[in-house]
Amino acid sequence: MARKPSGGLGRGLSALMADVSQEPEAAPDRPRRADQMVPVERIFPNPDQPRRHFTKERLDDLANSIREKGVIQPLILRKNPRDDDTYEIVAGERRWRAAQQAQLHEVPAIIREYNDTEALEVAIIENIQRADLNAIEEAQGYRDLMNRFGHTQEKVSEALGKSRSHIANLLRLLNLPDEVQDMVIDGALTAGHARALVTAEDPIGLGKQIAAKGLSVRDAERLAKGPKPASKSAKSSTKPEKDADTRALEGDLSAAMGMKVTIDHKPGGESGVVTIRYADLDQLDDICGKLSV
Amino acid sequence: MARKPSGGLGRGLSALMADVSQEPEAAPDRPRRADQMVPVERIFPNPDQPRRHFTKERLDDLANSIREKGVIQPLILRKNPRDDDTYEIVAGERRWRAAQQAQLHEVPAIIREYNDTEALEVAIIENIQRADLNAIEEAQGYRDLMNRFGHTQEKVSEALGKSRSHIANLLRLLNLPDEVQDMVIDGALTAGHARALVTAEDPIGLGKQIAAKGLSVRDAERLAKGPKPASKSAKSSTKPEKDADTRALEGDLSAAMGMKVTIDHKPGGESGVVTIRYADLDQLDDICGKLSV
DNA sequence: TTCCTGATGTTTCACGTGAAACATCGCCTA
DNA sequence: TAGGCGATGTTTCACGTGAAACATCAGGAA
Repeated sequence: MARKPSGGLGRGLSALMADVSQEPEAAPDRPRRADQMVPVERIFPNPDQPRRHFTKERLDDLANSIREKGVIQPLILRKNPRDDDTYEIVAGERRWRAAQQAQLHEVPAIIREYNDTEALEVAIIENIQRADLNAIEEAQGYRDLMNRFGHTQEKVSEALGKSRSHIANLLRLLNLPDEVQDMVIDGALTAGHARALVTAEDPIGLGKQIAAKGLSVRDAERLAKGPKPASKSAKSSTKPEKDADTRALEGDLSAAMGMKVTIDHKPGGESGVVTIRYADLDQLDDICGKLSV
Repeated sequence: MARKPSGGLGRGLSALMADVSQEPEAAPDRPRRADQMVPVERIFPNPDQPRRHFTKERLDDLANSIREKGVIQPLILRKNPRDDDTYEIVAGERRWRAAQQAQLHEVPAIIREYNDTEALEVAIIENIQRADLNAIEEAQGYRDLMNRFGHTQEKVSEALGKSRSHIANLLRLLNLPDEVQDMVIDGALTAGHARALVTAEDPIGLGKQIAAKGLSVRDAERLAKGPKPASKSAKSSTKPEKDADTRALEGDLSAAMGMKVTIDHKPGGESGVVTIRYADLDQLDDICGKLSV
């Protein structure tokens, strides 16, 4: 399944990164085509381009915006290898679709000469860089870069300027049931909440609970640790109940001293701590007197 | 100084906001001019446009990028009221400057018909929306919107989708000495660090200390509370040093008991706690025997 | 088979940001 | 002048994010 790095690794992820960044930079051996307006009907999506989740609402918004102001950011196109009169979308399919919906006749475009692998990588990278990407989409982008081009998490992290663990954590979100992933997509859960659920026993149930109650990520992490610890109170696991003998002894000593005396035995062993609270220096003298005998 | 809202408030901040957002929307009564390439020499900066801090490095970067790929995001221009053959920059002066540095002959532009106040507001808003804006620049934008058009913090916050206190907090940064503001601009301090210094007695000195030691915002907040608390160590304010007498007493009792005995006196009063650590049940019996006398 | 190393999986929480909560100011009206 | 209210000033910290630290896995070499 994974196509081994031909153009991908040969050119390096970071080089392709630069092609996509806000101000893509043409490689020296890649003559720059002048920006131009291209008729919409001469543009076609690349069949190999990663399928993206196009929310209808977002597409509508974008179409409305384009209807009023045109396409602000140009598409990145390459000549169609099979038809010199048409172009293939490398980046900007969403804009192209919205432009059609807005019934524009032409869109601004940058023409580049990419081979198949480069085009695919550029498309994926450009998609990852979108500001309005949700965590699932971002994770899918990382997965695509790794699965299709054999990049390691480390390589992707370096190219995109994120930590390797950040990449790993986002990827793990893709292990969640679709239902939970959808909650991330539509904003009911954040990436942090969802991440806590990756190793949980019932991610769907917990996800719904977290969303319904508006719990924080810390709460989610605690809930996700499992029903077993949750069925015991924190108190009972760290402070075992004092037995009756210890409590009686505390009472006797408190009475004898006229001060509050507590005995805190460490669980499992024989050691512990006796604590005496004094109210004034006379009482402290009293304690010292008795302990010095 | 503040020009009272004529077009500004009449049209509403949010309406102008939409003009600038990623996909600016033309008002119904404002016919949309087709996108076009405009010769650089026919474009002039608006003398009333807010002066922006153009880092040479950033301008170089942008010029290099433009040299390779052209201007990706079009300028927003309006016809020059005094010369029908030229245009005035409403938004995008930085791009225009970089394009000239890159020796481009023409740039992509959107032509709009704004009156003076609208043009100024659009320029400020567009500048605020820039992704690479530092906190000081952002604050300056808010201040401009308020001072030049009489908008309140509340109004600005609503239009930009931020809380009123966020607006206020950023504005307060502008009260800092230039030296501290510069540290924010060049990244030595974050907005949070700087904010903590607004009411500090020596913001410059503290700012340098925070930056040099890489302190967190919490640390900065604590430091900024004043030199009085800062001159005492945190330990001394919560755990006063035990005096020699107390330590000697602890030693005596520990020796007499054959267990670790500590005396923790509460500051300022006469009360406190005596703690005895026992290793086994025999020692516990020993303690009880002595305390029951 | 064991060991080593690169790669990946997982947990935990410090961080700066943004805003809630509170405090203060300034102006206008009764 | 006092009170009310809109506007602004200030403090504090909960939040989700991102990554450090640790754990585990997988594959290859000795």
